[in-house]
Amino acid sequence: MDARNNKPSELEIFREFLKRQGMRYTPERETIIKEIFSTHEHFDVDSLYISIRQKGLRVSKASIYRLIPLLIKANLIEEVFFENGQMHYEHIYGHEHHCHLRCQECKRIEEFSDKRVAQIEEDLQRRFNYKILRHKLEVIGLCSECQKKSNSS
Amino acid sequence: MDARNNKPSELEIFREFLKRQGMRYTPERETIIKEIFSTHEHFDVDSLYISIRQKGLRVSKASIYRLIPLLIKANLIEEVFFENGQMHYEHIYGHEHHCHLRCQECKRIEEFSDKRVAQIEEDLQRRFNYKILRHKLEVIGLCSECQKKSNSS
DNA sequence: AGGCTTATTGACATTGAATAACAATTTCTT
DNA sequence: AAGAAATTGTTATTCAATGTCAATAAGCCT
Repeated sequence: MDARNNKPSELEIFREFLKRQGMRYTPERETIIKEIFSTHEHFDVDSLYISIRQKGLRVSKASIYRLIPLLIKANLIEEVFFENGQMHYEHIYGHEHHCHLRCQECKRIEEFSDKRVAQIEEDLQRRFNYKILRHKLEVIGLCSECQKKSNSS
Repeated sequence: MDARNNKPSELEIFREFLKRQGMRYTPERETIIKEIFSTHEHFDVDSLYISIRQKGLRVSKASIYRLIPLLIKANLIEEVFFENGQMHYEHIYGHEHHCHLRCQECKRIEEFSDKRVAQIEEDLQRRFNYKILRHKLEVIGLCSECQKKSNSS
């Protein structure tokens, strides 16, 4: 448990998850998870693999690819967007949910949250009789710098 | 021009677009566009290719892959989601913008629109000084049938 | 603690969507 | 009608993601 707020760590959550599924806790899985949760950055398989290698650690890409669906099932990470032929992920456990405002030109990303989305979810729940699990709101636009560039050209 | 509402057709829009870009209008492009806009369904490259062939027409997949970015640039279609290793698209011109509520289990899709998203966009525009171009709101949940199934198991 | 079952690993091969290369063809301007 | 240049289909290529499989190791049971 985390001493400050009594909230179990990602690793603890995941070990619990593995036990429930009759799966095993391995050093490789630990390495990958620790790397993922060491920052609050988005990641893709390739960048994750590289940063693990740069720390002098060693896991195969196959193990990363095999772990990702488990982390998603355990509600620790989620897909955020698909770009340049690769899926990108971010971790969600322990972080406020947020949406993404992305610049179409320079690819920069701003994070935001808005409680109106939760209201929309409630309405959908009633209207369609769904059990809402999550949402993904992606707003695409031009940042102020890229607006200037396109105006001057 | 469409006789009823005076609105140019997708083909006209696209020919205009091609001319602006110094590009050429070809029978292959016409075939693909007509097929895309003959229904209001979502599509992916493979299903599109098949339905064109089923009509006895013939274009290469390469031409489809080459056309899609142009249609996106011309604001006629957009990516909706990536699933099963394939990008899925829908056409947007001449249709009210809508968002998607998707069942995680059975993959069924409900379409909805909510004006609160436009309000969120306005706020983002001001707050981040972005020029907002579009958004993609995907809500994922369990439809009523799939809820029943998961309860009984 | 040691043994046994079976999940997991890494290496390698494979799949398949998407892109690139290129010669043959076709559009479109003049 | 001719010529420059874009587009086509074919073929080859890329590369993310998945499958295969023998070797290894986790974790339960006694």
